[in-house]
Amino acid sequence: MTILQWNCRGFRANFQELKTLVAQKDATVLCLQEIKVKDSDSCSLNGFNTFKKYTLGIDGRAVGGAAVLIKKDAPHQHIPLTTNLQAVAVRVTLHRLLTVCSIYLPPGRSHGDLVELDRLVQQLPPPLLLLGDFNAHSELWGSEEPRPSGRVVEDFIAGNDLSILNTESQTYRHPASGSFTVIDLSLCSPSAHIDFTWEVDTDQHGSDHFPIFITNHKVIFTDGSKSDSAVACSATADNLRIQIRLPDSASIFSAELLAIYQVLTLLECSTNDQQQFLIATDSLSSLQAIGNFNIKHPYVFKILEKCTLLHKKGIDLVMAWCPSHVGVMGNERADLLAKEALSFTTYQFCHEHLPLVDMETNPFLRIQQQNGKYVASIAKHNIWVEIVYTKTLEIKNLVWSKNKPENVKPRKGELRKPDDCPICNVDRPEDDSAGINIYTDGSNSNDAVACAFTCCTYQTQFGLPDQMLIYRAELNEWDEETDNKLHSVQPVISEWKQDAQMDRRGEIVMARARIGHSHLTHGYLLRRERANDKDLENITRLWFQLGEADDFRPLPESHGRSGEQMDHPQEDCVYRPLPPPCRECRLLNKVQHLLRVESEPLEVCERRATTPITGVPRTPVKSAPNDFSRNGPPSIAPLIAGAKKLESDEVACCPLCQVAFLPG
DNA sequence: ATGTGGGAGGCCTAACTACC
DNA sequence: GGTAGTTAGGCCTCCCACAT
Repeated sequence: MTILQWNCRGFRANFQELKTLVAQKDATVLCLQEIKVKDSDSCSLNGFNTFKKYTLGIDGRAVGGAAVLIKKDAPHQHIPLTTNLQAVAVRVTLHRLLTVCSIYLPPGRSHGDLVELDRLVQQLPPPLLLLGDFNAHSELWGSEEPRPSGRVVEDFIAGNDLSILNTESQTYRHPASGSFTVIDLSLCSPSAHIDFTWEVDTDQHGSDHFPIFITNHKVIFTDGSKSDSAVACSATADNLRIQIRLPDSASIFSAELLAIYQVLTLLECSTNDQQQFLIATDSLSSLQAIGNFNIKHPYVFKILEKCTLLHKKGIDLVMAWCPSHVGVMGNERADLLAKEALSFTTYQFCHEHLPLVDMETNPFLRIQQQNGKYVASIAKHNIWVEIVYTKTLEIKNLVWSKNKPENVKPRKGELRKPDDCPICNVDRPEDDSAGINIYTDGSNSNDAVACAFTCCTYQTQFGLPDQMLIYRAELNEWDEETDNKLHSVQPVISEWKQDAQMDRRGEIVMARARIGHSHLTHGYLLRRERANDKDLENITRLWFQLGEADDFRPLPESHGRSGEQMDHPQEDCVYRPLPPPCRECRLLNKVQHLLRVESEPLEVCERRATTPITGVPRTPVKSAPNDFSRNGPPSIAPLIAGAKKLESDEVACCPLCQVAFLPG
């Protein structure tokens, strides 16, 4: 169910766009402003009932105005209003009984409007949706420059205990200046806030305001609970009730994530017509981990994977944070269910994953990192398995059993029959002849690294494809982008090799060098100018593939005294460290190297200073013979060797082009 | 000196009107 | 019915007066 809110800037002017929008979004309710129709004018849409409030200008023309259009099959009733404001309201039954009011406030209003707005709200039975163009600017809803009109609306919102559905997306674009502002507001009663998500269209569809879609999602609440001895999670909605007890060693974070994952699994199998869901959790850390693609926890990856699948099925899924213990009914219900599940005697958690960081707290499991690999032991039963490290695993507080036998190697499909399950600690009856099977396996292919434990109560598998599923999708798209100039730099997406010793600035320089950007070639971008012929020529000259060479690593500041780089260091002479050549010169010389230009002097960039820098004696620097083929990329050692004793008041400049470095 | 509020001016566009 | 011209609304930016 979707509600369309739009200042359409003339109903007739943008009628076709409106029809397209309604069909695309299958909107049930339309709240329009600036309809600009008279009483005698038609303001109707097939299948909709129209309720409008029109106004006339001083010459009798239709100006402003507001309207609510509601699908005829939705039960509704018009609410007559006693107000001077351009507002119209309807009581309608959607997923619940709601009052929907469309309002248009022309610009340039006074505090007298506050009284009128208060009078209006008193006539609207809650729960209420008040949607319209308020022509008000406030930081509360994302305006950069608050204005008096915004304060009037702020007071109105605060005084009537209303919630703002707006995110900070811009809703208006001024045609003349192209500036964006937020002047359309979607207000609602607090109890209705969780029911809706708010989204602005990317196109204005002929108006100067962007259409806003307010979508009602089916809300599913999830929660996790942990006591001294047990961990559980739950999910609840109208006809949904999930309660799961996790292994006692699980963290509350795992419980919260498992609840979300179980809901997603259920949605994947659901044949319900409902296509829009909102998962409300009180675990902000879970949402942050999911939102930031922080896949250290296996469940985060699995949740993202499920989200991708659901999205492909056309299911609109939203996750939102819901404060706990403040009286939100759904959250309280989920909390109760989770606490109830703590006392379950059976573990329903049988086929899913737990991160090692959770299992590590199991008193029978010991994990240690050895030679870059993790080795786990189930100490009680003397079972050893090597765990192949993956990026998803983070081991904390490692504990190592002293009883580790020598030369332990993992064995595929190893079978043991311990007395009880070493992982979940469930006691097994003595006459259980089958005992408990624990299978371990390790796998390492081009696609993934993983290992697995299987026991009586649950199976756990570690690891994931080395690159995320989403990442793989990007890879496929990138493969098709062959006409992209960056494609030649990075034809295959893979993990970017980073130099641990390189600082942030060095990384930026390297990144720019990789894509061929420099002040010389793309300085016009930094100066916010148009590229001239000379810039374009430079780009053509310098566009190259630097590959993974890291010769441009910033040199240590003390290189001027380095014995390695100075052939004949003069011990009795105090040298000020000579700076490395400027980026342009280094880039030019790298190009020279890549093009295998030999026996040529070091290239000097085209910024070469034409006039001496004030107060700096211009000391010509002799270029050393180039021998890149034997010695690799250009070195600045010859320059340093030829450095003169520098005065303390000299300005630092590039030893090649002699252009002074800018301060800082 | 700084912040705030209001008005003037400018630009764009829908509505309206006159004309063909 | 189509088109061109006119008008005024809508909303921005800029400027100025006033208050703190």
